[in-house]
Amino acid sequence: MSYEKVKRIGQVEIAVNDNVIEMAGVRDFNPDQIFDCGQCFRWEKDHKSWLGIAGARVARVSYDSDGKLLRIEQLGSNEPSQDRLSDVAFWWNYFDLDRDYEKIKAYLSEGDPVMKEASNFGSGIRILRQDFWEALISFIISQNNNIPRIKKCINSLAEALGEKVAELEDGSLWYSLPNPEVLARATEEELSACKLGYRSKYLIEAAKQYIRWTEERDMNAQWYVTRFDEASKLEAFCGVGPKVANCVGLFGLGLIDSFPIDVWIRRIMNEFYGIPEKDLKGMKAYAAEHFAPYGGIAQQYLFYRKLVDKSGK
DNA sequence: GCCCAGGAGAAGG
DNA sequence: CCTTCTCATGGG
Repeated sequence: MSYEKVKRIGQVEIAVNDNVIEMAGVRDFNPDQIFDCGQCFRWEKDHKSWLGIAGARVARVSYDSDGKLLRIEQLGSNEPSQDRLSDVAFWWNYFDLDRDYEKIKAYLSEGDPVMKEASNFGSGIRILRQDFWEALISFIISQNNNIPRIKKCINSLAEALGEKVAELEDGSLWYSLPNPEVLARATEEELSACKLGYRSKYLIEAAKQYIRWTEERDMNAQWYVTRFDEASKLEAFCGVGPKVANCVGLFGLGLIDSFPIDVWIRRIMNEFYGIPEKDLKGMKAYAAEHFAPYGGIAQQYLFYRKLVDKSGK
């Protein structure tokens, strides 16, 4: 098995062989925590690795903590890019490998034993840099919904309106999420099979807004980066309120100080920091004062801590 | 059968 | 500005 050494970035050595990318020396990385902390909905554990899809890329991801070796195998008939470096660049960005989480954990933990415990517990969490549009529709679907059902909704939406991007050896088919044009033209009847409930019309309207605003920006490929330079501006989308806006900002725009407050964070902040559960402004202020500029990362440590607690262990 | 879920929009105070 | 009601679906 000959791996072609591609490059070295900081402490990370990157090698590529056909569909497999190996990155040695990746720190602060735990796939179980990354994929199971509620930030993404299209990755499932399969034996000791994780199988999932981001954009049109289906992949199997595993990590060996002894060698700090991250292994990414791109799967399916979607031929890997001719330029291997673009695949490397995609995953490097997706897993937020430029960010020094060790430094951030130390910063957040200083003088905060709760955060120290939580960030140690979820020390391998990373904020995935997801596609903006995918994050937008995923978290519109997430509202007033539970994680297992969110996953079902998103997968059935992909099967119904997305494009087939891969067929694996076991015969399983993988579909991308529908793009804005397809979703904008869909009807609520078409979406009824996806069991999205009242969220169907939010998605369709949000897709129309996305297209309208894209055209206003003269088709600039990433117009949204400048338009939504803070999470609250995302509330202009139909179906996006304060909580979803912060999730989309955090996971889809890299607005790392976004602090999504959902029912669990309300309970956590009450339990750990003594803030009344209904005092959302107080929680927002507390996060701004103590967690900035890494509110979103702090939030994930707290959320994951509670999530594991809850699932009974 | 019941309560709830990574809430938001609309209506009413 | 804030509070309350409604929304569709199914996981636990």
